[in-house]
Amino acid sequence: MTRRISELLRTGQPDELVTIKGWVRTKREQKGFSFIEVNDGSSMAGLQVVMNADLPDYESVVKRLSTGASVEVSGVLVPSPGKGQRIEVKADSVIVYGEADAETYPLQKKRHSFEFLREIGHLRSRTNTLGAVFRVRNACSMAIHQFFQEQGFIWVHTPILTASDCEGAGEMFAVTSLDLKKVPLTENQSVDYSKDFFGKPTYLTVSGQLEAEIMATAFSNVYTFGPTFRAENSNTSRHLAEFWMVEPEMAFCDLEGDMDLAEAFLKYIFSYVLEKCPEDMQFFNDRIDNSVLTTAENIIQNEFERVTYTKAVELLLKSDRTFEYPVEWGSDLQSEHERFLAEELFKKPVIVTDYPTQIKAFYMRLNEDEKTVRAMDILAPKIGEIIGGSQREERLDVLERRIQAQGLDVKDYWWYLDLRRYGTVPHAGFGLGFERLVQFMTGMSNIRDVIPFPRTPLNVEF
RNA sequence: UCCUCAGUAGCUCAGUGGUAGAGCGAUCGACUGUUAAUCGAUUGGUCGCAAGUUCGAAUCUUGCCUGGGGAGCCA
Repeated sequence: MTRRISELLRTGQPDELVTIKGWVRTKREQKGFSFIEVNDGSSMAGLQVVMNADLPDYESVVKRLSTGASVEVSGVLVPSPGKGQRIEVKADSVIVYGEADAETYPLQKKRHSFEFLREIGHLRSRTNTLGAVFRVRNACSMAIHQFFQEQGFIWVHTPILTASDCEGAGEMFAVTSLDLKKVPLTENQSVDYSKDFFGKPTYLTVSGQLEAEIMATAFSNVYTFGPTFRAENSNTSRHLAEFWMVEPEMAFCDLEGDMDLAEAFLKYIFSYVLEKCPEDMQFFNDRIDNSVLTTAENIIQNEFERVTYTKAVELLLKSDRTFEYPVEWGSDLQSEHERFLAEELFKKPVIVTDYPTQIKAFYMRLNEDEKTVRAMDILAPKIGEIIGGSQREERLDVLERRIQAQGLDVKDYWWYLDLRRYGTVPHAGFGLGFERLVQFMTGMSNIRDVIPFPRTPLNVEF
């Protein structure tokens, strides 16, 4: 039976007969015998295989082995006399499934830049770094589900196709089944969407929040975890056109409860990943960013800083730092302001609350002063905004007023307003950018390297 | 989308007007335990694309394409 290499490295004992399957990372030929290191993706470390010259067809098999080749190795586990590994496999048979011509295989036995690896998206997951990233990404996903499930949250599947185009969360991708070469037109020469699949303009979702609110008013506590799409022409190390978002929504909850949940949530995920992926996290600390482990400990052990927007503005004005963009109450915090707060002033995640009404969305609950809303952003060092959330406006009259004040039509929000009309409750939630979390966790500086197949302007190859 | 830097061998880069270079990789050989193996030799090019300036362009000019960093938008 085939064993996973991670499991053999942990618990394999001398004299066990084992079979492994995987891909050759390196081959080192000696006189009379050879070493190959085989990796099956289960762990950073591979298993060293020793091939003696008395193996059947030794010469021809060794010749076919090179970095990238796929193999099945059977043999006996033995204690390794060499340094660097506890055990190794003394091969009795080596079957080559597929060769990888060393002249053309792009992954060489050397370091590659992440820019180059993005050009070979179909092969880059076989590298140490991307392998570690995607194992950690998997662990993060499991941590998220486990955290919410333990607390009785229901995972709800919100739609990817949507007709709500009026949320202000960004540019949307249009979805249509119309023939773009022969678009049907109305009398006044605009697109006749009544002929389209859904009979009205349809888009890929930019957020599951409004639907999550629906489900929260039936199940109390729910969360979404799925893909989200933004057609912004953003070219940065923190933006994707297709990314995964986690959006919990809680009935009978205010902003304090929302912040408490967000903080407990992040602490839980960091603890979980440190426990499940210690080798990968050590690798990130050694090779990618030497603050990864102390950052993780910092998150787990310390209370997040909580300041109001008004207080944050005061602190920025009081600092002796000169900013490129001026700080003034009423305008949104710039990246440099957020970074100063999280990286220099507090040196840990900061929750900024109660932003000015005019710079936040209509659904956020209006404070007594009417100048601010019950919003919160969690700012992480190096990443910036990792979570954005709010207590939602549950008062029908106030919400209608806010929608109108933004120049939107209350008719478009009839079902959203119905939630306030029938059994309304105080409720709150937040959105977490999943890739930004993985970035934060691993220290990877470009968001395109923490998702297997990144979609950004002009990039959709793999 | 804006600002900025870059694009030269499979990869990472040097070369700033006069014969196209290095390291790594790969290939071949040596080596009785290697592990980024080591040592020796060999191999390697549409200098991003197009036009222009010049006796002569990788090098200077213009346009375009692609990538990095920063900004905006946001998660």
